[in-house]
Amino acid sequence: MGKEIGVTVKKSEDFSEWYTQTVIKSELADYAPVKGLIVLRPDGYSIWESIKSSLDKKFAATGHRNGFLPTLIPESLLTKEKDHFAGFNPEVFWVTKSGEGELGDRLALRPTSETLAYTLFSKWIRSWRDLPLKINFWNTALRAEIKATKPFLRTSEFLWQEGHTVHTNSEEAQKEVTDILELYKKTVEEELAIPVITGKKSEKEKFVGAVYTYTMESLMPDGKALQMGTSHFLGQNFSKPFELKYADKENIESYAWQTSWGVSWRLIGGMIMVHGDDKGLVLPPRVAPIQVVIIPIYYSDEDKEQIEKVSKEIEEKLKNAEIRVQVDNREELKPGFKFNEWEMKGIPLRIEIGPKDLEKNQVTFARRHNRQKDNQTITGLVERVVSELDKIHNDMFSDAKKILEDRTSEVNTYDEFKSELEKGRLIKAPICDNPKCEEEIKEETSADVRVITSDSDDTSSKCIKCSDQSTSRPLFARGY
RNA sequence: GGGAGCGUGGUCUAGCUUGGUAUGAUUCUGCGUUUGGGACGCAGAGGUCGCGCGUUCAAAUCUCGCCGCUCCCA
Repeated sequence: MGKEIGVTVKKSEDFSEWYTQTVIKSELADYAPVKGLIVLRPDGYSIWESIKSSLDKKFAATGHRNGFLPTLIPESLLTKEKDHFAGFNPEVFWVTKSGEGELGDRLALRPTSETLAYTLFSKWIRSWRDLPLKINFWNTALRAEIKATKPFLRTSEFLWQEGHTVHTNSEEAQKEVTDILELYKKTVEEELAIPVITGKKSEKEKFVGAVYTYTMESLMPDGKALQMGTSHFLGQNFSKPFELKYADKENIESYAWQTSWGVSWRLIGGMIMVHGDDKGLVLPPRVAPIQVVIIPIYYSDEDKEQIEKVSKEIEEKLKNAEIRVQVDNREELKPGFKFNEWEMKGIPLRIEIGPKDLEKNQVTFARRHNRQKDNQTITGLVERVVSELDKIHNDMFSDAKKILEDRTSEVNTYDEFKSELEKGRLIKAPICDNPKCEEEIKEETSADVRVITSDSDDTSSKCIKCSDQSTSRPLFARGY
């Protein structure tokens, strides 16, 4: 019976089922009554808040400020930039009525805010002194997902942030694009312990309306790549249709240069997939809603009193050190049940305190990520918890990084490419600049160019598809 | 549901009755002078007059239709 409470499938055997069970049973999220929508429960939202707060600090430090935009966008605005609209149109939700009355202009539920934000920006910007303008919005976006939906990875409404900046010149805007990408990479690696590969998207995969798109990608255990964040150079593609002009020092009106960028709660999905195991979630310590759980173990009332007292003391000390800690003193449950439950919920560090421990003035540490247990003296415990949590983070990151590196292949022929792809690997392969080759590869193998890294120039090989001279050696994979 | 009013540079506006190169202020850019509680001078930039059809040699101005916004009454 106990087995049914936890995750009932192995991560390596039925990854998709494992993922869904882990999300739902660990109580991060639940399905909403509408298809394709999910509800974030407190543990899930807490992780999002950690990510948000880490990003907010970095955004503020680099001169960005937060604002808020409404959810409804008039059709006339959404259609102003043609490529952009054509790209999003298939998945836009439309509001056509208020009560029983028909609306004059249909209103879109924001699939993304470029068109609305830039209409406002053009009002706010008059002169070069108003630039750069750097604004970020924390909100949700709505995109009707036709394909199979999956919590955090593909849902019709998702939490995200979208940053939008306006600059007087192209160089400054392009620097913003790469600065933000670095900021994202740092956040994902340092908070979520997920290693990522950064670089450009191909012409085919870039953001609709952008000049180019930078991305950070990671490889998931099922061999699919996950796009974890994007940063777009918009050039003047939006400033022209939206009349986003400013008077320069010579009083000449010029179109501004723009960027936009975003990460979503997809990051949580990536975190679950990369770190989780057969027992469920494994949370990176810096975003874990509870970092340390204390389990008192006792048989007699005498022990109980003593152990609860010590547990409480340790909890207090850890709290004072700003560690998110909780004593699980539920009396109706045995320790073994609690171990399993907290393991499924992915709490990074468990401290067990029993009578045998107390005799030796020690406690037991049980680490979630590698299941290792050892004894620690109570003296100096706080310091050791702090450094242990750091060590867990570092271990999780380096383990994940090693896996990512081990699962990257380099090939030179299409046959090798296909066989490596079946093994679920990230593949570096030469390709020419004819977009048809990329398209045909995608049609035949459903793998696409995930990221073109900065060291990917290669003009001395043959394209795996057409055998013409290659132009680069990007990373391919099937994607989410 | 009924009624009234208004759409003119980024903003506020004049012009419409009586059709003829769109007014002023502010904002914005540059230079100079100023600088301890919202400065000043000079030079410059900025407008498909909400949209469309019509009348006319000519439409911001006249006719009609549409769109948007505001207010009042229920």
